[in-house]
Amino acid sequence: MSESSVVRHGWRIPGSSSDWGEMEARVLAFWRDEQIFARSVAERRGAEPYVFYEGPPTANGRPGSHHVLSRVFKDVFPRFHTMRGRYVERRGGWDCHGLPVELEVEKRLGLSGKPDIEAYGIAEFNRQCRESVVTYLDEWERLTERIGFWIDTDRAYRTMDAPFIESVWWSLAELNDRNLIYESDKVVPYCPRCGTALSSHEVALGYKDVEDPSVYVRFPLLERLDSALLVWTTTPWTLPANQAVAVNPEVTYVVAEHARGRLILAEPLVAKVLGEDAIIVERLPAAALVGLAYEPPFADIAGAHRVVSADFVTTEDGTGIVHIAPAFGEDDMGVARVHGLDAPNPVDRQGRFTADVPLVEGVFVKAADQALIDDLRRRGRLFRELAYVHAYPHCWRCQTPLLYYAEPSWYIRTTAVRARMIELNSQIGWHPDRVRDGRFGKWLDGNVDWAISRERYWGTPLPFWRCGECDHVEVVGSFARLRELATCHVDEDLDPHRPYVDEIGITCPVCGGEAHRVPEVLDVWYDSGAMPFAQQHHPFATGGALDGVFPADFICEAIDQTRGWFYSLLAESTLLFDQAAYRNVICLGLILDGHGQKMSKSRGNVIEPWSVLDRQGADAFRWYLLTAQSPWDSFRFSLDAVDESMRFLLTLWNTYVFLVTYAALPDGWVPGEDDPDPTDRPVLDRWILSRCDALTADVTRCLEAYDATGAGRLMETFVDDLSNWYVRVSRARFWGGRQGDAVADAGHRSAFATLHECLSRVALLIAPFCPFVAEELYGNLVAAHDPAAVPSVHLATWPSTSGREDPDLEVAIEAARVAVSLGRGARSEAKIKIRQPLAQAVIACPPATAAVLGDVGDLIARELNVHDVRFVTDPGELVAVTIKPNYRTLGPRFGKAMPALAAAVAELPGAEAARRLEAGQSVDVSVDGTSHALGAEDLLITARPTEGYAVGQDSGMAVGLTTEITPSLRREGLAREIVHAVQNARRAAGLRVEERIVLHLDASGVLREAIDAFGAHIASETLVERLSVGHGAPFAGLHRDELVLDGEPLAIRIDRIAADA
RNA sequence: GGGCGAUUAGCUCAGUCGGUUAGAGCGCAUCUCUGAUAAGGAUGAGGUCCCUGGUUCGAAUCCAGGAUCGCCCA
Repeated sequence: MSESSVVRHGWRIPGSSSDWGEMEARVLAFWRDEQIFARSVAERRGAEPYVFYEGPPTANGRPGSHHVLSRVFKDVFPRFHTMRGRYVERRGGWDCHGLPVELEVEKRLGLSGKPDIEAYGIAEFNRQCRESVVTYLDEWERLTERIGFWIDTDRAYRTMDAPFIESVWWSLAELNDRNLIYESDKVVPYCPRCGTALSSHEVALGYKDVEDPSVYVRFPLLERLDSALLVWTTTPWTLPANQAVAVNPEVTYVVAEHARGRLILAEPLVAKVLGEDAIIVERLPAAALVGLAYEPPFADIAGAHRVVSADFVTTEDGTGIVHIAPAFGEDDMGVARVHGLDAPNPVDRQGRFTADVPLVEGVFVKAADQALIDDLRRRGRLFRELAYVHAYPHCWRCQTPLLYYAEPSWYIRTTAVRARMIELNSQIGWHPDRVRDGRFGKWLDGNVDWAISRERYWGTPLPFWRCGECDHVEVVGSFARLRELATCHVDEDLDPHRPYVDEIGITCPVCGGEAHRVPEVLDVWYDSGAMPFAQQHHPFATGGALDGVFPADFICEAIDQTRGWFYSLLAESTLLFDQAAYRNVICLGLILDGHGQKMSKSRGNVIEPWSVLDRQGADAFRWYLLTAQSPWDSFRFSLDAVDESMRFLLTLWNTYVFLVTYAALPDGWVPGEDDPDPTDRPVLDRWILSRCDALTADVTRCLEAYDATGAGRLMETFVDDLSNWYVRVSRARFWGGRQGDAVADAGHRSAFATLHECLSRVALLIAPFCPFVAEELYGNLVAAHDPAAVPSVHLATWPSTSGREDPDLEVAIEAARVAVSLGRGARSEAKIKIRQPLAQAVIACPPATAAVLGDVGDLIARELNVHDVRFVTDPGELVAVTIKPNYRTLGPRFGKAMPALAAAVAELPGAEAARRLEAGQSVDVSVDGTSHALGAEDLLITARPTEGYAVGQDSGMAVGLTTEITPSLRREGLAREIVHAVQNARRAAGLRVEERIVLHLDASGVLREAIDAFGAHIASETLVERLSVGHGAPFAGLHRDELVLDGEPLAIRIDRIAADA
């Protein structure tokens, strides 16, 4: 490629920043050819491990920008800790099982529902699923490589592999041994289309606002024939299964007169339900109602049909009397247990009514509402019907409304370790911090037992074999154990999936009867939470110990994993190992489009990661994601947003190109022994080296605290300082023309050495963030010149500070920058160009500031193009002074008296007071007749301009410039104009930066005087070998310019030096 | 309905413990500088710090209530 073809003094001339794609491709090839990732891990073998867990994605969909986000954060910290000397294995993983996979396959095969799948054949169906989960594996791996996410995909664990499954079986057997697994007939959210129960985190994915009928129904009492209980429900279809009604024992109920007979309901709800003018006939304690029998809304199903009491009944809405259908509600089931009620279920597995309810037999329950309501109305039982909009859960994949449905399920008794999980959680480093006690902590507080069974096909089969004789359930914890108990031969290469495991019967170890596997498979979240041990094939391949691979130092996923992976990891590790599975976790925000809308295919606002990578490159993408904002806020992501953060990379690149370009010139520079010691370098060099050390310390601290954004911002500020202050101000020292001058040569070498050290340091610091550009910088700046250096920045050791921090100097330079900025403002106001030298800058400031600025006066003079800088520290001399109170110190002291004090301070004679303060004395002010002494830190002194100078001011400092332009200054200014014109002409002539020229100038009058006075200066600035001045030389050279300066014509003629051409 | 988070310039975002005149970058305008730069500098326009009330000498910041958006839960 073009840019690598030119090498001088060991410097490879870099291409322009527009060639980044090429640069990144070259770096990728280098990593691949030299196995840099593998080496970066292998070279740390034996060091203290830093453990990272990859939360496994599923490869049955294409990777999106949000995956890039998490993968970039997953990359930065392992890279950082590798450089710090830790051993950081990074094993990839793929989540293979689960309903989403099945649904994808169902859709492709044109199947709908479980009967279809079983008719199609489970073996073939699961084979399709197995293929489906690796559909986009190639693209995932390509993207992973392209974004520089270093993870070992060759050794990636897959949750569908037999060793992984065997470890999961082991863990379930462990839990069962400790009596933490049970089967129970609990009410669960159930999807009638998918034919399976959903876990709470799945339910959470599918809430949608829907309009349901909300009905008030009269339940006539059998013993008080004039009265009826008024019952409210938003699920009329559950009424046929009614078994009881519940009242709150703490609430007072009333009997109210109504046109259609007396109604009983909770007192607090009377006005809301019956209106303000309802007539109360009688008040009753709840106890008076308990035990009363009523006529059920539908007579088809037998039941107790009595009033019971239950604490969960509220008076917030409804009537305070709650309809109980034990088969269809968790609370209802609880009531049924307490009161010994039945739980009849007249709904089949597809969500349709059975023959037990002839009126709506075969009708899907949600579609039966209206028929049931009409029937109630016909029989005079309906009191009122309203439309009710509420959030109702739907299946997150197929959008079918979920039913709460009693069915036998397998549970893990996580509530047994709830307190321990909360305790372990308190030790986890959450980023952001608030998740620990907030979202995640509250989730743990409300922990319920984990329903782990799914009546599906493509998942880890539950290793539970139930005996047909004695009902004993044997939990098989290994394949060996399975073979031992099996009643048939089990192949060595058994696929432990359905339907194969289903065909294996075992001998019941209790009674010797024949046992068969239960039909359910495992909740996929359990697979993901099992990865810390299952990826190791623990305990079969680990000898029972997880030293060095558990727990993780760091994991990272989006905030939506709070109840997903973050939970499954913690729950399983607490149950099995009594430890949290991770020490630190970053919860990322969501990726939205540029307008804050969720990205979705239907909206068409999805930004494909490849479009960013192709246009802006991996480093730009990474830098944006890492530094644009707090990572836990949602991202307003757009190509333009990436462009904005790219500015940093451009500045860094340009600074790097500058260094290499000038170092590669014939009289350039290579790093060497004769570079001046840092302590001997000019003040600006010592300043930027101090900044560089401070940066190193600060970035290290940020990354240790998992704050990539903070570290990134620090680097942005530093690179800006380096490029737009250090390099710009030091530019002259990078140029040639020292001609054996020892002092100038030292300055030259210092400038290069300093810039080189800073960029080399930045290459190291930025390596975890932008691994490509870091490699480019490191390769050309360090590896190419130092035979002892490691070949890649990613094999290097993280930098430590080198003791060059100088806070006083940093303060001084900051002050100088303020002074320069003020001076430029003053020039701008006076409309005097920077190229026009002026005699003097006058800086008015407190003596302390003047002392600080003393060392950098030359710098200020050069930047402001003045011959001299004078400090004025006596406030009376040049500037007026105003004094303001320092609210921060005085506020607590004076409190309510602050306004009076501020008024008193305003009355102080400014100059006089300032002089006293600077002499270390205090100033007295009188407030309400009391005198108070104020010290220097209590008052803020502001310098203000007086007449006669162009002055810029900021609090505490003012800069004035003498505006008189003497003939001598005029000539000097014109000389600089001429230099500028010649430089432009050189550029127009297409000369190389370092090419020397013959220059002829044709001018008269004041221009001629300027040339006569400053000819040598002009010549040295523009690399002139021979300068001639005069009229009428015929033009035969390389380039000719004519222009007018200050009313005088100037002709410029440039020729190459023959020998140089 | 409950919990959490967000709301600051046209846009993207900072804003420390409550403290002087609320900032940066991008964009815009004018000027300027420049033989590294897709740059740099100066100046300017642009603000109801979501609203209302409270605490306080002093509130973008703390408290209460409300609005809008998002997420989580029911």
